[in-house]
Amino acid sequence: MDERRNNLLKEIVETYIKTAKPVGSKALCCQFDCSSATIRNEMANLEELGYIEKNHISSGRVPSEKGYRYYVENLMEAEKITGSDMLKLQKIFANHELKLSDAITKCMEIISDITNYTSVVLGKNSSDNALLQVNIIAISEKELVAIVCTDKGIVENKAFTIPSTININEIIKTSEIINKMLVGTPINEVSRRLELDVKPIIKKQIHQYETVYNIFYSAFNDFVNNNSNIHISGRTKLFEQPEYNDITELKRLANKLDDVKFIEKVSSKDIGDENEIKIYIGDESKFDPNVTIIRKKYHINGEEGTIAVIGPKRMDYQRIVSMLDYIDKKLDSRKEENGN
Amino acid sequence: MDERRNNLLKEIVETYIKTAKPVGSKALCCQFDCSSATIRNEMANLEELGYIEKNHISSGRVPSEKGYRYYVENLMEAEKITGSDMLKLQKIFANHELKLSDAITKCMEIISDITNYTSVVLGKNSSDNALLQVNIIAISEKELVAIVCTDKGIVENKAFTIPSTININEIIKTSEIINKMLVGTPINEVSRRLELDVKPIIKKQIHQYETVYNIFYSAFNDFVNNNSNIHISGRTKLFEQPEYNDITELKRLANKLDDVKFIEKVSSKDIGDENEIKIYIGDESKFDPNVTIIRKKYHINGEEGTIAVIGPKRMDYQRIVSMLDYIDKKLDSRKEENGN
DNA sequence: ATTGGCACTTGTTTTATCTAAGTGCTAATT
DNA sequence: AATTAGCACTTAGATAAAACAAGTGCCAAT
Repeated sequence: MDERRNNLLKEIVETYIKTAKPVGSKALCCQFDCSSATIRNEMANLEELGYIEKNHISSGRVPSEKGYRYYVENLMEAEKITGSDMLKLQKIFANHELKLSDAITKCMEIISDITNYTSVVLGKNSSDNALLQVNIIAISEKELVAIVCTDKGIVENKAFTIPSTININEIIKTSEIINKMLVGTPINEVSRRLELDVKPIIKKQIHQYETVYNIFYSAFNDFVNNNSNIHISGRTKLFEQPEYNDITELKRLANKLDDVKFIEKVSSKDIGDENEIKIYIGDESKFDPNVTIIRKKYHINGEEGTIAVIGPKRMDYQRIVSMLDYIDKKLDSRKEENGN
Repeated sequence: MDERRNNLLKEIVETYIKTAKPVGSKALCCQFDCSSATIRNEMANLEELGYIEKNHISSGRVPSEKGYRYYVENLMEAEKITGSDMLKLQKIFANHELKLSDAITKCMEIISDITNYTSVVLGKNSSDNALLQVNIIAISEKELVAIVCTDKGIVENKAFTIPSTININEIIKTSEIINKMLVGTPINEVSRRLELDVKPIIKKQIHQYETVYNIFYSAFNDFVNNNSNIHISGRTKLFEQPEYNDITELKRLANKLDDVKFIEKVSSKDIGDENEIKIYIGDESKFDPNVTIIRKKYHINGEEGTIAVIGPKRMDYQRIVSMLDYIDKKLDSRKEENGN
């Protein structure tokens, strides 16, 4: 891949991103100071290498997945955020009243708004939350609510109906034992320690300790499983993209976008320790062969999560990557200010 | 409107509901034991009266909004639920493990599934919830969580950052005063009594009582405003209806269905004390001129809300009305069993 | 290595033609 | 007075042919 070929591929990808129409040789020759025939020759080479494709024998060229991949890894200039994009995001972070998690959501709404892609914020209670307190509130003789609160201020509650053979005071007593023994325990270890440390204790003191134990076990379990909140913005924005002028395609995508669990899954899947922006093109997205998902992990106090943008494969990679990057930097600087 | 005319209109509406195609005179004459010309004459009358319309000069007839209205008020047989529909709903209520509010959600999912309409469950904390307890949990010196719990077991929480000039103990003290004075107060009156009864008391005992007051005021306010949860099932099911083979129409509707706040609004709007099933056809829906919304209020312990079905104007009124009716009856009988 | 030229493909748009479904009206019939 | 058969007429939709636009590959010349 010599320089001209790189430039040509870059130009093809970016033109296609902008216009959504297959790119022909004539449109490019003026920018490369050569004839359309020369471009055609080079294009034939790029096609042979698998970076671009034709829709039919006499059509212009469209980037292949391999072409997009090569583009995002070697050709695009990611750090280039435009002034107006920056301004819009800046405005959100400028408002110091706003909680960071709300700022993120607002940012992603903005991104969806100005780009016509769909954006996702998937927040998860971080595993570095520790148990602060569990409260039992009696609603009636047979109903109670268990409230679990962590040191980061995350609260979840669950209602129970208890069998009449159990005295509610025993449950309250158990909650006190738990509060004494397990405060400070990382929230995802609570279940285990409940079994290993607490169960033997209450066995001696509590009648029907199995049932009582199960109530708490299930409350904590719920906390750990129920710990994600998801915001999807601009689901229908995506339909404005020209690829969705086809009604079958549109319905297919609408269906997938309607499935929150599925979006949650693809937004969190395969997230390891990686901290960079990840780009999943087409099939790699595990969501739909015709979309690209760009994703970034974030970390704020008590919450870790991902932000993601879902767009057509022909999405504006440079713009999205640079905006996510910018958000990340802003988060960092705000965290420093707050001293966490 | 003599009987034959009624029957004819009924037949036209029901055929159109089934086929989505304009109804012609030939298709009907066999069922009415007369010639197509006779039907045509009657149709001309029905059109003159405004119950049916033509798409173009030589097309078959389609019910007008007035026609649908007349149909649902005078012609359809609402009590007729089909065996298989009943069975599917019955199955849900048969499971006595299921909380009533979850049963409702499941029912509406089923309805959406089997009819290809969109369904909505809008639950609201009922105004007959009363304050049971407010708890303050300190996260750090400057952060706290206020937890509000009602006698029906509904719990909401809100986090605050407090100015360093305020001692957290004063807040806890205030919460104790509130618990003493306001337990049992209907939740939507708490704000008022906080102002009238509690404020004068804490004025004497609490330093900077204004700020402290505001914390509680805002927590209760949040509870009252934040008190709805909405489930929308089968948003994209609706797109399977033939009216949405048109891409512009489809996008327009998709946009509206994406706006949860808007759906919430139309689901609760104009709800007075009425307890019957309400049908809003076309513009009456306040949602979209091309849909019908069928809606019913429900009441279960601690929660009042509405269930609604959104479909094309050409929706199967009889089927939906009878299913909502059935759900209502089942709710009643379950409530009796539980003795509320 | 680059270029101009040209035959060839394919998708898209336009136009014309044909068909199916259904209506309104008139005159005849019951 | 209500019903009916018959027929001219209208419109949407489907099918086919023609015209057009965009672009390619390849060859021979530069």
